[in-house]
This record gives sequence, C-alpha cells and structure tokens, in this order.
Amino acid sequence: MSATADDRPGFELPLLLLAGFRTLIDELHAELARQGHPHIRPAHGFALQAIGPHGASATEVGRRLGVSKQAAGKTIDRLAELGYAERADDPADGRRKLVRLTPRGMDALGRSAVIFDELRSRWAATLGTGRLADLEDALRTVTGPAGLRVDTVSWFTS
Amino acid sequence: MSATADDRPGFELPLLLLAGFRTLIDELHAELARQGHPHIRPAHGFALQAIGPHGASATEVGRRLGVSKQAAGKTIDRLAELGYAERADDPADGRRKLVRLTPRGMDALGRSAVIFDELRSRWAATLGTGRLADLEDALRTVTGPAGLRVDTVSWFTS
DNA sequence: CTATTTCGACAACCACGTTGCCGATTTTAG
DNA sequence: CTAAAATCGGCAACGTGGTTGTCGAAATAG
Repeated sequence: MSATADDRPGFELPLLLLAGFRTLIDELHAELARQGHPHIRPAHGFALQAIGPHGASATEVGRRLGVSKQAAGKTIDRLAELGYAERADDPADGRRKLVRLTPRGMDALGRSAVIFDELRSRWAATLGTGRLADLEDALRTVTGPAGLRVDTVSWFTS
Repeated sequence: MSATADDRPGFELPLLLLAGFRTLIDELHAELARQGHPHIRPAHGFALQAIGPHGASATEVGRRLGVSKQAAGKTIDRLAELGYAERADDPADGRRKLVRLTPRGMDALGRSAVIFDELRSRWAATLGTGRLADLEDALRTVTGPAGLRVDTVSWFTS
C-alpha cells in the first residue's frame, strides 16, 4: 500500500472545492437579493471589499484585486452606476479621486459579512464544528498564505 | 456557548475554497506547460472535458458547460486554433458537426488526469489520507450532487 | 525651476458570454 | 408524400471585464 493507496480520482478535488465556493457565493447573492440588493454580482462583492469602509484610490483598488488600474476603473464605474460607490476629489492630492462606498455600499458590505457568518454556521451545523474547522485548517495548510487573498477573481480567464 | 461559538469569520471559508481550487488549477497548468501544453488555459480544460474522448456536437458541449451553443462554438473555434479539437461532418445528420479531440487534445486530457492524481497525492501526503478524504466527503455533503458538475466555469460573471 | 513619477482617464483591442436571427436539415404531423 | 415544426450551427450585434499604450495633470525629487 503506497501513500497514495486511495481510489478517488484526483480530478474530483478541484470540482468539489469549486462547488463549495460556488454554493456559498450563490447563497450569499440569493440572500443579498432578498435583502434589497438584487443587482449585485460576485465580482462586485470583491470590489466592495477592496474599496473597504475607508475608501481607496482606483489604483489601490486595482492593486488589491490584482488587476490593472484601468480594469479597476471600469469596475468602479459599474459600482457607481449601481449606487454602491462614488468618486470624490481627494483634497490632499489633486490627481487622486477617492473612491468611497455609499451608504448602500456599506449596507451591502455589512450584510455580506453577516450572511457569510450565517452560512458558515449552517455548514458547521451540518458537518460539525470541529470538522469544518479542520477543513479550513487543511485548506490553509495546502494553500499557504495565499489562502485569504482576494485577487483571485478574474484569474480564471487570465 | 451556542452551536456557532466559533470565532472564525465566515468570509474566510469561500476564500479558502477558492484558493484551494486556484492552487490546484495553477499547478495543473504549470505542469501542463512543462509537458508541452503551454497555451492551454483553465477554461479550455473544462471544454476538453466536455467534448470528451468520444466527441460531441457543439450544442451538446454547450449543454454540458452550461453555456449557449454560440459560446460553445466560440470556445471550440479557439480549441481548433490551438490544435486541440476539430470539426467533422456528422454522416448521420447533415445539420450536426461532430467535434472531436485531436491526438493533441487527447494527450492534454490524459495528462491532466495524471497530474490531478499526482496533485491529490501530494495533498494526501501533506494532510494525511484520511483528512483529505474527510475534506472531500465534507464538501460532497454540503454541495450535494452539484459537487461534480462542470458547468461552473463562467457562472462567476453571470 | 526642472525632471521624474504617479494618478486617472481615453482609445483600441481581445476573450468570452449573451440574444436574435438565419439557412439548412431532420423530424413530425396530417 | 408533403407541409409544418423542431434542431443544428453559424452570423451579427452587443455587454462586461480584462489588457496595453498613451496622455495631461499634479505631486515629488533634484
């Protein structure tokens, strides 16, 4: 018996991880839609996170998301159209435009955090608290410090 | 202490799942590149899987990937350009064009399966065989039968 | 004061998704 | 057998989000 004496095919692992991610994100957005945010989409959530409660410059948002400043600018345009973000002149730097969340954007961000906690609790109830914690620990182990980065949104189409 | 007495914030869970997926897919494509397939990209791998060893019609590929037949047609165009797939007239149905993998496409598909097995073995060595199996079982539990679907590629930008 | 760097925007382009439409062909109904 | 309906694949137009290159304006280094 080798260390790999296991009949599970390797290709299932990525599919299960992706399905888990998708399940959470789908449920998040279904709940957000119920709570008054029907137009927000997964990529927008990551952008809201990148802007953060304190605001950021477009370049900074791009850096956090791992995309060019131009791409960040387009996403910010989109969020502004939807009423989640707004641009303001930076009084301290005439080149910068400070991107800030609107109250609606703050609301979406806060609700997302609450919903994610609820979803995790539901998983914990299904799997058992220790099992879920072990799943998280295991993923942290194999992904290393990259496990919590947010710049993973658009890498797929790289 | 409630059933959710756990200080881990819920938002980390999706990030860890995505990071795990990304880690595997990145390593797969790095290895594929080393083995003579430098131009293949994640979305192409899913499409190769959807075509399968026996070939399929463009409409069928679209159905398997959960996209329109036009989108499937474009992806097939791309795979044909790269030398991984080809179209042939279906002798039994004049409307259909049978999409088949070229030998190069078959090679990529076979190597992907081998590499995924190797990557899973590496995770098993790091985490322990039972722990990895439990991780997979846990994900199967929370995702249900959707856990192994392939139509999850482009849902993100939905 | 001048040179360099940085920021944000514009333009052009690519990848990949969508709908709507179409001709060709097969299938089904009468 | 023929006429109507359904299916297949491709074309066109468009949306979204990514890229690079360029540019003027503003901050910073010398």
